[in-house]
Amino acid sequence: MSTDLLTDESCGLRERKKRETRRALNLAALDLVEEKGFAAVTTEEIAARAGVSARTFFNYFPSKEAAVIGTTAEELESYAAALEQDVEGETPLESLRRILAGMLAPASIDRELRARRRRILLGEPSLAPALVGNNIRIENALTGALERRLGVQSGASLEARLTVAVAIAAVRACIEHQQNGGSGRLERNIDQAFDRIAAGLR
Amino acid sequence: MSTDLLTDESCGLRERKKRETRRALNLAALDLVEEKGFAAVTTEEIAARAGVSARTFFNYFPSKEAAVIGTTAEELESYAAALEQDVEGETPLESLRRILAGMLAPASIDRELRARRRRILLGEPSLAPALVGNNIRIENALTGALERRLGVQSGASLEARLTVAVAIAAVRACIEHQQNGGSGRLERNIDQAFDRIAAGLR
DNA sequence: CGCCGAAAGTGCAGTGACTGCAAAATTGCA
DNA sequence: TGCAATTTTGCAGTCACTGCACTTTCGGCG
Repeated sequence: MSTDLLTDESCGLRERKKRETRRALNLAALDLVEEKGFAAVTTEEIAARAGVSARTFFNYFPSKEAAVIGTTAEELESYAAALEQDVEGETPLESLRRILAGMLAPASIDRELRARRRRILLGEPSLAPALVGNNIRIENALTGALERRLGVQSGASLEARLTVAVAIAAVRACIEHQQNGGSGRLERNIDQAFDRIAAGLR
Repeated sequence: MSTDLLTDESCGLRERKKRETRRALNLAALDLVEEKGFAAVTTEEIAARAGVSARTFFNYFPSKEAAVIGTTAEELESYAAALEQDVEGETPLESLRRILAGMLAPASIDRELRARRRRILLGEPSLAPALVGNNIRIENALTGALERRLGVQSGASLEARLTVAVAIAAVRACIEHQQNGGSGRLERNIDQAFDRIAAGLR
């Protein structure tokens, strides 16, 4: 159920309603983009479908793009926490492969929503710049987590940021490759890409 | 001299004036961003300083960001051509290192302009999303070139796109690292990053 | 040299993203 | 129940960006 994320933490009515509103705005945005395409959707429409005023929209998202993408700070923290945890016999790159693949794969609970998101976001080329912009946030969160896992000071060594940036780039390359009609399944290509990176590129 | 790029090809007055106007808009944008910061600059100001109407601005650049960044199709083609050329004893990754490093380094002619560009663009965090968005264009151009160099059909294999994406990500990681007060010189870090990628990440 | 078609520049009106501000509604707590 | 903090909302305003129609400028050709 959707109650999973909506009830667990800080169950004040206030916090719950904020989560609901945020989610409603994100879903409304996805609906409308699927119906009419990103360019033809206005922030007013999104707000109206979510049942809030046009002004309130911008209390939740800084831009139309952000509302469609809808990445929450909680998601970011959860991925970061997963990477920070040192799993037995897994290199940082292997952890990143697992976590980033998990971000794309329809997960246990949200199956439909995740698949929908993926289909809509990747089907809109005009969102590509916003998506790579969003990757900056992910990269920063994951870099911090990896630095903690490796026990180095933030920004001290290049290694953590380089590993994260390359891993994200690999996933993005596979997505682009697929969008351009490239061969192979996405998941399989991601596996191959990480194998090559681990083996060393030429 | 600036006549280098302005007179060599298709010397009609028309083409020359277009190049001049484009350049004037880009320089005006850089000036103003340096003076007041990106957010405080309007497209009208840029157009006024370049001596054209506000409407004409958008005949040259699709957005305010694009005017500041100012990457031309010619530059893209030139980098692509450099990568397409198969240099004796150089792997694709080594060619990419050389070419991408060359994009950052103050070149033979444009020394001041290049340095200025670099300083202004990297000094404006609000431009980061636009910069990574611009990287998509670079990635596509370089991917096509590498595919031709390797003699594979466009989009057929993942290898070309993966190599290019990882190389660009490496450079970007080094830039971010430096912006966050990280250790080391940029050029040196880029060398190290490519060495690690060639050796295989863990 | 002068004319004509094409390309580029410009003004105008309009849409829509986004912001600051202050008032109104809602919620948490005593 | 009443007060304080938080959230929602309306309003006015700025500015990026677009389509359209009109003018200006350029390049070629008789």
